[in-house]
Amino acid sequence: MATGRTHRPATRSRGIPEATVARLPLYLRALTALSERSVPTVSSEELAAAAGVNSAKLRKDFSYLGSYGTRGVGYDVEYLVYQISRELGLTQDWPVVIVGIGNLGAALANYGGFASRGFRVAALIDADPAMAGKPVAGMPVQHTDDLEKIITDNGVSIGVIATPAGAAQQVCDRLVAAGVTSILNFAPTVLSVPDGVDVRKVDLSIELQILAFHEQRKAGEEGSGDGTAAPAAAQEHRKGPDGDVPAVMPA
Amino acid sequence: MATGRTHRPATRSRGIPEATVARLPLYLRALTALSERSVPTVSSEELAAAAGVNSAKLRKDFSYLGSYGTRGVGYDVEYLVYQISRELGLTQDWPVVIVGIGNLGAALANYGGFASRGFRVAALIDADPAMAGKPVAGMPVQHTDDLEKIITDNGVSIGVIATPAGAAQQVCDRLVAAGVTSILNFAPTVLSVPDGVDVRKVDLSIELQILAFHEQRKAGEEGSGDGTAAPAAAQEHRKGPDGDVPAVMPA
DNA sequence: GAATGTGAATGCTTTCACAGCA
DNA sequence: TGCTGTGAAAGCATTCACATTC
Repeated sequence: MATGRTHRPATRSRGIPEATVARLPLYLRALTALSERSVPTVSSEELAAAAGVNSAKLRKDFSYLGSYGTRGVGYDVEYLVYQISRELGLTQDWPVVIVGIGNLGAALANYGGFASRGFRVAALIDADPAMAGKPVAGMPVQHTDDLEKIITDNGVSIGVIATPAGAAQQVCDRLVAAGVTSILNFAPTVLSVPDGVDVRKVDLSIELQILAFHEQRKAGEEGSGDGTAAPAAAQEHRKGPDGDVPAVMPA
Repeated sequence: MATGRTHRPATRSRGIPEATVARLPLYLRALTALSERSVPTVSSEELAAAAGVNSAKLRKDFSYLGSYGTRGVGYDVEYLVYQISRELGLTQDWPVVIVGIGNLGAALANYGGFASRGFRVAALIDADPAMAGKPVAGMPVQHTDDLEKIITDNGVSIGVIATPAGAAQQVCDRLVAAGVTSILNFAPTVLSVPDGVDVRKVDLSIELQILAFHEQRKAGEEGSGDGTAAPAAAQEHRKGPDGDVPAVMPA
């Protein structure tokens, strides 16, 4: 796979659509699974099914990255894994800090999905003095007082906020002041950040509310038209695994 | 997206855009906060700022629900809270089961955001016999063997999957077979479900990967043009709190 | 005067469908 | 022949800007 930047035709329209970026991790996961099974190549149709999107969308997405496939054959799994990883910036190491080590923070600290992609949990931080020193996920929790030093010493640019809503903005401000420029927010609050800082949020209750909306709709339409539950395992082409919604704000 | 279902007769053009639905919980949260501070009315401008969107979008969103505002004045907070809650189906009680009581499952069980919106955790289910009976969030964990009975007895239609990836599809199949028609999936897998079942997924590692993409972009553009980090606290109008991304698949 | 509600304009995303290449 | 890569068409979502209403 080409030394770093194979070709970069200079011209390639910098600027991959946000919707495409949001799907790259999906493709990457499916590809990694194939790679582990030593599958050498895959067609857009097969890969799309594994990722839960339709093949036209997938091909269009890949076309923004370059022409990495072979007509009549498909895509080379290893090569694609590398190209997507590079595009996402996962070929480098990203130290991350998690602030707020409650139930959720602990769950995140133990989450295996981080380490497996270029993320490394550099520190766990909590405001409760009683937590300080306690090991969580094999790592001692540090006190908020040292937040700035931790960020600086580890060159952290990505922070995860898992504190209660009330503390989130304050923590956010400190993270940003210390140099963090990307934040993943689990607290149910709208964070204010300066220009140049990205925030994505995950809100469990919002997801459930959206489900409730559709659920209610179903109940109300009982027996109207095509209703009947399908066989099961329709999989095929569902809508598209992404309604896309999260929040990316170039702030 | 629409499931097969043909037109939607009758009154108000049934069919609120998916993007709008995804923002209703945001508005609801902002409104609830205002309500708690006994604020009687709010303008689209103010509410939009509180929710992190721009006012034109908010007004357009509300226009899909009906004309609940007063020109020259704004919106009545209480009234809007009610209307949005009703639209989202939160005026009714939604029993929910959480399957997979590891770190994440426990965090979800303890999460306050559920109860405060019409959700009620009806049961916690885990496959580990050692967990059975153990109290989590003040509630005994039940064994997977009883999954079907629990679903049926409680009339559960929404299930949350917080198991390891390997167990997710199997759990999903059992939930669906038992009558669940909406699933919130935290396991990093694409779930196959029959038509009529909605799945939304939350993937922590995906969110981080999207942040890494933007982070990398920033680093690469250092000093290119406007680069320079902004003062901090620009807040004002960020992009829009929602890039929207989750996955709703009418499956 | 103030702020909503909404056609029209703009911009993105998805889907189609087929030319082009291995 | 088989499957990618991509213009063009279709579908959604966001933003504009202003007539309308209180």
